[in-house]
Amino acid sequence: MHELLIKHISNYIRLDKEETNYFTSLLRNRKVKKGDFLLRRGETARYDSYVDKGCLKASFIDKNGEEHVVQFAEENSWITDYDSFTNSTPSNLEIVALVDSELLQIEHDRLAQLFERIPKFERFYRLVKEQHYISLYCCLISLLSNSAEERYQVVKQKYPMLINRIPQHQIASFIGISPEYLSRIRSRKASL
Amino acid sequence: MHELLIKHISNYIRLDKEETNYFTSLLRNRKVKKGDFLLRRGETARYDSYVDKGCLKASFIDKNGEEHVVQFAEENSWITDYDSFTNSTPSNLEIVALVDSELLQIEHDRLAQLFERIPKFERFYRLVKEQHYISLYCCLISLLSNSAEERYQVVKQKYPMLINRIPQHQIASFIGISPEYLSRIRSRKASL
DNA sequence: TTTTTTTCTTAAACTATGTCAATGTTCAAC
DNA sequence: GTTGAACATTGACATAGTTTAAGAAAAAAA
Repeated sequence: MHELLIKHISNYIRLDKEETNYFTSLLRNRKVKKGDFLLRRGETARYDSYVDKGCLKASFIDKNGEEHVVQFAEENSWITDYDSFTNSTPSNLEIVALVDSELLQIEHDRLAQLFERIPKFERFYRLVKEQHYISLYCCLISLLSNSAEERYQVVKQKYPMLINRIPQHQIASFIGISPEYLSRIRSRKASL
Repeated sequence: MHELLIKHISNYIRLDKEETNYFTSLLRNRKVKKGDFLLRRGETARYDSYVDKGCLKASFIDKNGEEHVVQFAEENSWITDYDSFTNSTPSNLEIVALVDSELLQIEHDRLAQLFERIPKFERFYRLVKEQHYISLYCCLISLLSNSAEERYQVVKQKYPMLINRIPQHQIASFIGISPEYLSRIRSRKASL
């Protein structure tokens, strides 16, 4: 059950058996079905979730009720509303399973406990956060400097499986364009 | 010299005198004049820099030679190309002082040393990174869901001093629009 | 299977924003 | 102070992307 996650962690820090056991004892399994909400707008995010299997999206609903997908999480990545989770404030995002998924979740206070007991995990989290930050930076840069068509190519390359897994309008939302325009980009591309 | 930074750190972790001294011994002061480069494209970022005084910008030059400002750093914030700094790869960003500035810099390897010797700093860095990440998330959301005009209002609110400190075309670049269009937004606003 | 719902495509009209070029303004250097 | 460079404004035009609406295709439900 936990192999993938442990392997993921061991890319960053070295754990012995006892530490591994302690860590896994803090986790809880959660299975969600396609369409299930992991987090609704206004709730406080109590868990950080590691995706062991499946795929989820985090999205922001703006003042006009428009949805903007801000993150996809496939296998081997983490997802929560970090603002809400870190600062214990009501969430602006909502998180939904795009397909049936299996998660390993750690609760906010238990994570704090973990940091106290095994400070090495501070490092793990720091390193993961750094990579998160960097990858968000790349999104920002892409949004500022690439056209919609280029952004689509980037996403296709970065999430090759995603394209077949989820409806295209979600991808349109993620790259910040209307579904109709994405459709046009695709047909333009195909006819060349 | 180091008071502001130490105060900043003590918002996150508690340091005794010896730890404080050790930490400050790892820093180096650096003064830069307006227009000086802290980092050029292609160089590897060796330092993370804390802005004690002044103001800098980080920007990305795209394939067409267009500049896109991705971060402003005023007093009491950190700036470097984190991708380059963290992974020791050539930088895609360049960092320039917008006014005469004073920095406290920590070198990559010394930071690693610091983490080994005082693991508490892992926590500090993790917490700072979390906040960085969250604020980047806000940029992304703003870019995806707000009009140029709204983005300008947000920046005006978030960096009230900046508006008078630097040329407007830098702000236009930061919110992802042309300088001409920002000028129009402003005149439109003024005439109401 | 048939029906219903969701998703995808296409096209026309429209809007926000970009580009170019000319003019005016501010600011730093001499 | 004068000059030159960087910056800001304005207008005319171009374009990327949105909106609306309709129908086709695919997926889910019955």
